[in-house]
Amino acid sequence: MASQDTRRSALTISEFGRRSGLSLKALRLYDVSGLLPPAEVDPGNGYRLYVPEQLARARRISVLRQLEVPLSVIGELLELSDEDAALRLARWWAVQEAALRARRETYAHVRAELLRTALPRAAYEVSVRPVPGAKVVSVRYEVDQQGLVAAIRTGEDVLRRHLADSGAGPGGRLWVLYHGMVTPDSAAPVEVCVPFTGAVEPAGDIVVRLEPAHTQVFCTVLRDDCFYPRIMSAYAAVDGFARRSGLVTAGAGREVYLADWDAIAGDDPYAEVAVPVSGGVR
Amino acid sequence: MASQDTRRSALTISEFGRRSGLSLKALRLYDVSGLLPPAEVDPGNGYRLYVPEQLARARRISVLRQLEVPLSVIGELLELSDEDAALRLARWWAVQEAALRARRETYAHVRAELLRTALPRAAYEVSVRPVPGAKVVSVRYEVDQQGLVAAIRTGEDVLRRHLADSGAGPGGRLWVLYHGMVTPDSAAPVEVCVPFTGAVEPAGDIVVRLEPAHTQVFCTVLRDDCFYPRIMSAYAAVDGFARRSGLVTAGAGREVYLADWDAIAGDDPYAEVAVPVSGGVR
DNA sequence: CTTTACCCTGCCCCTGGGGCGGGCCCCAGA
DNA sequence: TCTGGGGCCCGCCCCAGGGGCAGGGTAAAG
Repeated sequence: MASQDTRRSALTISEFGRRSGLSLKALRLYDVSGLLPPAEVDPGNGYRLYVPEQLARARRISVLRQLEVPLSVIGELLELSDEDAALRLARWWAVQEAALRARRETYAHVRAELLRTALPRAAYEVSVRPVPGAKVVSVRYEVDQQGLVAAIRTGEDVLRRHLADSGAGPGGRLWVLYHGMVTPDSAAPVEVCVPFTGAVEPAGDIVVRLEPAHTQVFCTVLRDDCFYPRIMSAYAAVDGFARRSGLVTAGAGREVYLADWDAIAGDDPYAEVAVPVSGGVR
Repeated sequence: MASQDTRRSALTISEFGRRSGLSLKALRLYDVSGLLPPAEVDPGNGYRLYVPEQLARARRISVLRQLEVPLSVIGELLELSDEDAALRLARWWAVQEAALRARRETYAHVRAELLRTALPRAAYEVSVRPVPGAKVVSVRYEVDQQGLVAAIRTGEDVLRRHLADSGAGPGGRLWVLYHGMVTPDSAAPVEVCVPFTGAVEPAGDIVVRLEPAHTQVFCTVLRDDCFYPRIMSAYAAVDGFARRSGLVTAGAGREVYLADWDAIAGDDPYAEVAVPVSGGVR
């Protein structure tokens, strides 16, 4: 009966494709992936046969693909009630919109850089300074842009607590070593460092080590300029200055935090971007 | 000299990757694709050696990849002066923004459909009517959403001119047969049809044929609702109506244009969406 | 001198299909 | 009843932009 009914109003794959807006290739793919199997497959010749009742699902898939929703998510959505699907889709969409905002920001930055207009606060003032050696405690995290602030806060908390517990004295401001580039979609190891005086034992993930004395090239950046991609300009400025001065950068870039994020405005100085340099004859 | 200099300040691939934000895999890919070949390749061991001067290019590539600019476009951009690159990039970006706007529109539609809220003018009023046979002249085009309006205008122009030249009489309103689904990024054949009375010879792409008498299910759509994806609701309504009435849709969907696009407002009736049906016992 | 950390190439994997080739299959016309 | 054309099957290779792993060579530090 069902089979008879099926056969009576069956649509060939190309007919079904025309009516649903899906290509034959796509329909075959959705069949093998289980997303939209045909109502029946002729056992003799393997022809896929669809029924008009499947058009709604097919059209929904088509329109979701127009949104560039991945097939895996579409699969989930189709299992949910309409209300739940709307919620799930809204979540997915919010992520896309957020990613887009990030890209828009990046675009504005690239454009400004290409046109050399309004680079944040025109040019950075880059200087050189000697930095004495210091004992530091540090922890390392592997984070991307999203997790960065949280990681730094956690790290500072953990380290300061450990120093307090160990009875060590304060040794200066916190800094973060960037052992790789942290961008919205690539994680990198970062090392949160707090200098101290006195004696401290390592514990758990906390490392105690000597930060050697060195010379560093640095500049100050504003709060709103200290994330990728804007921070790139600062590193580029520092790098350029070093090269022009005949210095060779040596070691991971770092940011020394001068202020509390929440306590300052977007155009207040927030951090120093510094890169160690070695030797270099002028 | 250059080689000496190169060797002195050479960066290994991983060092270069760390400083530029590019993965090793990406760097190797950009090497073989010629986008960013290393300054030198050690002939003995094949090691890629980069120099700090390449960091600027690498970072630019990195940030453009964050924007999801394709490598081919990045290649073009890097060959241009900064001003030209900014223009080229702006063009590319505008396309992305346009695509995004289209997707946003589609999303709103899907969301509304899922939540069954505010479907354009609530429900469509679907009816059935007999349509007498008619002689028509027609032309076919293969177009996507972008080219659709232009194709219809061109088609109407060509056909009406031909009818006028042939001394044929007017036979009614223009309609367009959609032999497939026209979306922003999938083209489909559409057939612009103008009915006439009298005798007309085919010419060039212009076909003269008989549109057979049939029964069609149709509804009226507003001007702003007659593009993908909103038009899908109308087809769904018509389809649903046909199925509920025990009718079987037979043939390509069509839109009969009632008004001039430029002469009416967004919420004026603009077209009838019609699908031929056959037989069907209630 | 050994270990470890790098580096190389080459291969298969992912998504969401496009395109092609070889081979059935179905239907319509002669 | 045969034949041709178009529809359909599957399988293979291709795209971007890499990720991940295997297998093997190497450079530098302890």
